Amino acid sequence: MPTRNWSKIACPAVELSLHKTLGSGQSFRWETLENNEWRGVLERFVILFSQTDTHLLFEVLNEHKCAPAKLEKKIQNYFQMEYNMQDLYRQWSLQDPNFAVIEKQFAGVRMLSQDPVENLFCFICSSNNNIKRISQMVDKMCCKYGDFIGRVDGKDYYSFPSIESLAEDDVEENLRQLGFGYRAKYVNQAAKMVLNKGGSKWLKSLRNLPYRKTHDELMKLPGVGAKVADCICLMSMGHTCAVPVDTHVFQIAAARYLPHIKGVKSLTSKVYWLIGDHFRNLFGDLAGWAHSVLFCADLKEFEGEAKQAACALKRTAEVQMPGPLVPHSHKKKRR
DNA sequence: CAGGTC
DNA sequence: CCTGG
Repeated sequence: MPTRNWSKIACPAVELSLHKTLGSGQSFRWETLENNEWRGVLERFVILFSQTDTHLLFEVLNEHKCAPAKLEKKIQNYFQMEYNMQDLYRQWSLQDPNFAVIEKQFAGVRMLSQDPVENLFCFICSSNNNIKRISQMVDKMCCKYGDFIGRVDGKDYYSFPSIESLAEDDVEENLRQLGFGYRAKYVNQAAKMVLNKGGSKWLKSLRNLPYRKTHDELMKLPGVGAKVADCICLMSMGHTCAVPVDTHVFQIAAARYLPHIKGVKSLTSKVYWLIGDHFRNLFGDLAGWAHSVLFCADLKEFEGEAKQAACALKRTAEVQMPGPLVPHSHKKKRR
């Protein structure tokens, strides 16, 4: 075990849970080690994170140089530390009794500010897929098309591929070979389309458009539907009101918030917007952030931690409306 | 069937 | 639809 040379940023644990923020499927580039240490890639830095009750700790593990003040700024920006989560949690709890039940158990869930290129291609890979496999696929994509940036503990690290490299003609074939399935074509075609529109400059410029316009533009890309477009809006475009509605959010929304859509079988566009709008009305401009906390409680990865909160929620649920809050085994489908 | 999309 | 648990 090498001696650590931590840098630190004042940040109370209630303001940031590394586990819930880096391990909840926002980013697929962080792996957990022992002692709540997380290692991964940010830009071209291989970074190790850890935390104490009072501080976020970090250390760059590769040779990529950067002025300490500048790096600290990047990290504060990545975790969007200008937002005070305790204040927001308090506010959201007043706006939604469901939120009040889980807020203590799920302190420190933050929305990362990710790179749009990485965000786009990772979430194209996320469709009909699970976090573990998505992470493996992203890793393979970086190995194949990213730049080598360093070797740590016998593991090679790569930057995220450029749009240009993902737009090359043999990409679909290669990614298929690597087990991407039908997503291989989407990655390659989306890269080509983004390149035609102006590359990463164009993608980043979507930040300056209104939320709905950004969503429209992203939906034009192959492999990007309503849910993935909202993930990108929320996670790398600064559109804090974007609410990605997946099957799980759909189930919970029907069970807890919008009982009249209970009979709805599939997530149509109409219902998709109905659910998102409901959360936007409930939580306001930061609806996407509130939603990420609310549904973090519901991820498989956090089932253990969620159990208490889910039970508490279920009890309150039974008073107001019958039925389980967390229908983890999705309703049997009639075929 | 998995945090969808064509 | 791809693929893996």
